[in-house]
Amino acid sequence: MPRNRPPLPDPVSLLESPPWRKKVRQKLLRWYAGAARDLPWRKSRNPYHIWVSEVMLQQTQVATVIPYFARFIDQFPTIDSLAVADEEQVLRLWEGLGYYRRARQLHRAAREIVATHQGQFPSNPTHVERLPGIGRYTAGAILSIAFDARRPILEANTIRLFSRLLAYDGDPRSAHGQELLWRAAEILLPRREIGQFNQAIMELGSLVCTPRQPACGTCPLRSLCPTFAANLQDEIPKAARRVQYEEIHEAAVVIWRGRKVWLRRCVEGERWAGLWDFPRFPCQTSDKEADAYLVQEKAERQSQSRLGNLRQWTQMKHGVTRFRIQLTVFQADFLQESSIAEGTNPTASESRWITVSQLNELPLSATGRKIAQQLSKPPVAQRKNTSARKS
DNA sequence: AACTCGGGGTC
DNA sequence: GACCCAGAGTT
Repeated sequence: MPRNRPPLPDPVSLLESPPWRKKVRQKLLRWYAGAARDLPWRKSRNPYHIWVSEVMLQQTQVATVIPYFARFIDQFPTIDSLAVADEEQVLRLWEGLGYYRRARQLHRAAREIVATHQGQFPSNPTHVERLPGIGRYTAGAILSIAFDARRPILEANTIRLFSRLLAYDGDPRSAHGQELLWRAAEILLPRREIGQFNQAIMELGSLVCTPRQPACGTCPLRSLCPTFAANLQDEIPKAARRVQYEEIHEAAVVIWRGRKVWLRRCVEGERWAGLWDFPRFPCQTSDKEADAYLVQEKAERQSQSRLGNLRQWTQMKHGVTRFRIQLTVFQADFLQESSIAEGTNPTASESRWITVSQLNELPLSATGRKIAQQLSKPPVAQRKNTSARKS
């Protein structure tokens, strides 16, 4: 039996109390003045810098972004320089961050800004939200931080913070929860220092109001927090339903032609669009013999060549979104080009034969890069691996 | 409302 | 392993 607790306050009635809101703002801004981290994108209010950082930070942790941000701004210091760059260059700098659509949309948006806003990042919210890759959160973040516009934000940190601060025990991801929390983000905004306020709520969520074991003891808002009062910080916000992982097996093939290997560019609509990859496809593992046969057939179809000496080389595991992938990497030798009738290869895409050292210049997926790195290891180490096969 | 999209950090 | 991350876009 749960012991009796005082009833939680109604979130809306808290929000409608001006004195409560005023205290939240004051305590928050005072705390932030002394606790703000010195992050690279906080060195200026250059809208372009803020924009790049916000896109990189989508579903990506601060610590991960920092080195990428520095390299990116170094390479593309202005919107114009990004706009004239090749997409491949942009993706190469993004490699390892994931969600590569972000990089392509950032690049496209830069071109749009050059074309329609003379290379100046727009300050009109309608224009900003129309840019590819910029949704309600990112628009609000850029506009408030760079221009001090009075726009709300709602993201992982503030969803958690507001859920607790309002003792909202519903699902913050539901339509109702989102409506309430966006309303909170809006009504809590101060009249000035909007950018500081928005960064402060994220900072507090990130450093103090953490998912597990929040530091309520040092929280500047603890006296205003009904969740802390009820000791419910481990139950609020409600946990997300856990993901159903799916185990799948894939094969990739390193096709050798002399000292070069074959790669294709992933096309629009498939995973890793715009990145280069070795031929890769799902495979079963129930029957090893049939497996090798199918792998060869599919690799031949993709590369439009006849292959020989297919041998299993190495295995790796990796997770992509909800998939747990067991990747078996083969090597094979190019024998001759195969003439496949026009139209029988709907997945045909741009492709190249390139040396292993040239792989450094192409954007690859994480496993693609892992394969490339193993290929450039000393041959001794490779022979050691391949000799592990049955003799 | 429920997917998809990646990769790494963290306990 | 399971959970989480300064979300956007599509179905």
